[in-house]
Amino acid sequence: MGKYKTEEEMLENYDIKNYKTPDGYTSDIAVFTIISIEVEKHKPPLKELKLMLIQRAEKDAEGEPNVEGGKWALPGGFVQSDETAIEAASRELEEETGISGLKIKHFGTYDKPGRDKRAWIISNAHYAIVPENQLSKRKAADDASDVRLFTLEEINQLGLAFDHEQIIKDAIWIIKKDMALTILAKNFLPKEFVLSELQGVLLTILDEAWIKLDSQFFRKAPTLPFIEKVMFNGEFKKSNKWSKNKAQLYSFTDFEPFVSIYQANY
Amino acid sequence: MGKYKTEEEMLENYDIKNYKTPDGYTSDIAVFTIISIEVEKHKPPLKELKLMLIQRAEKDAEGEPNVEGGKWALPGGFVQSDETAIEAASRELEEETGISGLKIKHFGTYDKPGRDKRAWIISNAHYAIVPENQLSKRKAADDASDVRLFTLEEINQLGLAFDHEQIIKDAIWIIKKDMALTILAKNFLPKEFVLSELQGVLLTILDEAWIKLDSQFFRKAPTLPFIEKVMFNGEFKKSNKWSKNKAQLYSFTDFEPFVSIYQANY
DNA sequence: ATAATAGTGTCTTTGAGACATTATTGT
DNA sequence: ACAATAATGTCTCAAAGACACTATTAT
Repeated sequence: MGKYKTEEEMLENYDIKNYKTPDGYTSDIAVFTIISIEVEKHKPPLKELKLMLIQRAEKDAEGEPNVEGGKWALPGGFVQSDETAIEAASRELEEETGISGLKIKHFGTYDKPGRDKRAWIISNAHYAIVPENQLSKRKAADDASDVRLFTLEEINQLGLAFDHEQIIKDAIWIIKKDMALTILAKNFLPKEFVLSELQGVLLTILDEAWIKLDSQFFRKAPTLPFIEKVMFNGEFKKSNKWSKNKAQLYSFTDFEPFVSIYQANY
Repeated sequence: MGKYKTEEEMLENYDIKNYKTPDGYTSDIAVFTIISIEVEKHKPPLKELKLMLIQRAEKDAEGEPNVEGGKWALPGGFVQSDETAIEAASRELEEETGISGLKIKHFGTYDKPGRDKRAWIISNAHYAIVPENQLSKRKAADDASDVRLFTLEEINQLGLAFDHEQIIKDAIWIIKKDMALTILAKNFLPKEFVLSELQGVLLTILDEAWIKLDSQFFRKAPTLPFIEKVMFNGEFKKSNKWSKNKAQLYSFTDFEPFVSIYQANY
């Protein structure tokens, strides 16, 4: 195999008309949030990770039975020719929830032939993090709506449309990884938070012994290089939102952590 | 904004004909390899990271001037309707280099409007790692070819086609991250390797003081949970490929490291 | 005063970092 | 014997892990 084969291939690439093109280019978004359930005044709340899904209509605009109708699915839609997939995700998310300015991250492309029975449709998958309770105020209270928040256990029972079960599985794995390796937790928390809030967010997604053990977590956390104590009028700013004893407020810094398996502790 | 908007959007999604579709769906591959330059017998070689590029033809099949003709670019091509982008990458890589069975990883989608002057063309970017010298034997020796290996410094001078400069920048960042967080080094190394080879591979991509310092690296490396000493006939298998003193051979295990910024050393 | 959360003191153990030393072997 | 790479010994210091203890404050 030599030069000729290569050139031939390159030349093929130039003649667009030779190729079948996709029938659609779409953008799906897995919207995660953490719901706090306040058990009692001055007690840390129970926290739970939830994912937003929409229910597909049974019939389409012409009254015909709809593909995957009635099933729950990730929100999303077609990418327009003047925008990127991530812009489409942002636009659709705002249309859907009214929330803008969120961190949206692309994490995968789903283009397996046959994933959509109708046609050759390529989907880009994204995830977005909605700060605690912001989404629930808007949508989740409305139980009759076709938009709802589900726990990960509930999702396993649902029977989702298309390959969205796989996409969601991948999304959960990605946010686990990103929670461990980036300051993703920032997106789940208010600007100023106490250590027990950070601990709660981490425990909804990670399952590490030292995070659960208060004595270890409260010792180590203040030394993390990407959070700092909040000051106010030259004093340390504190809050008793979750306890009788006032707790130090922290905020994330701009420090970008970079870790390596070759120097890490196991 | 309520329920109606949502349903309307969903219904829109069902009627494919309403939407403009992409004019092309392509797959690009950044093929990395590490070239060892043997300086002397029984000396560790100099190692250098290289990337494979192809030179686009000046004229197309009809003899017309070619878009981005003459420029260097990532190998790639159109995805067929019966394959995924990653399958296309694998197929094109085999056509191009004759090498199959490589680890190919998708790392990004490039769909910014206008990235290709001709049409709305979406590209999925992948990287592949070719074990040391396998690629150079096949292609790099042929200096007259339109396929060549470049160092990262050389690439900065080239002036690449389309948005390939950005894609390559992203690819380099991704393999840095993957080198630090996964056992990517495995793909650059032979099945059995000595510690100085691992050290050399890491140093082509990472720049950490303790890896450079022999006393620290040779102390820590044997304790890494994802490599193990190679045994042969009940004895530790050794090699004197790179030194007069025989060195212990290691191989990667199946251990999947998972590290966290919350427990890491900084 | 109580109870619960927040946080510190202290001890042990582990590993990182630095530097010196030993081991091996083709030339 | 020499020189170069591979590997270990030893010391110091910092941080992890474990557990007890103190501090604060709404009730």
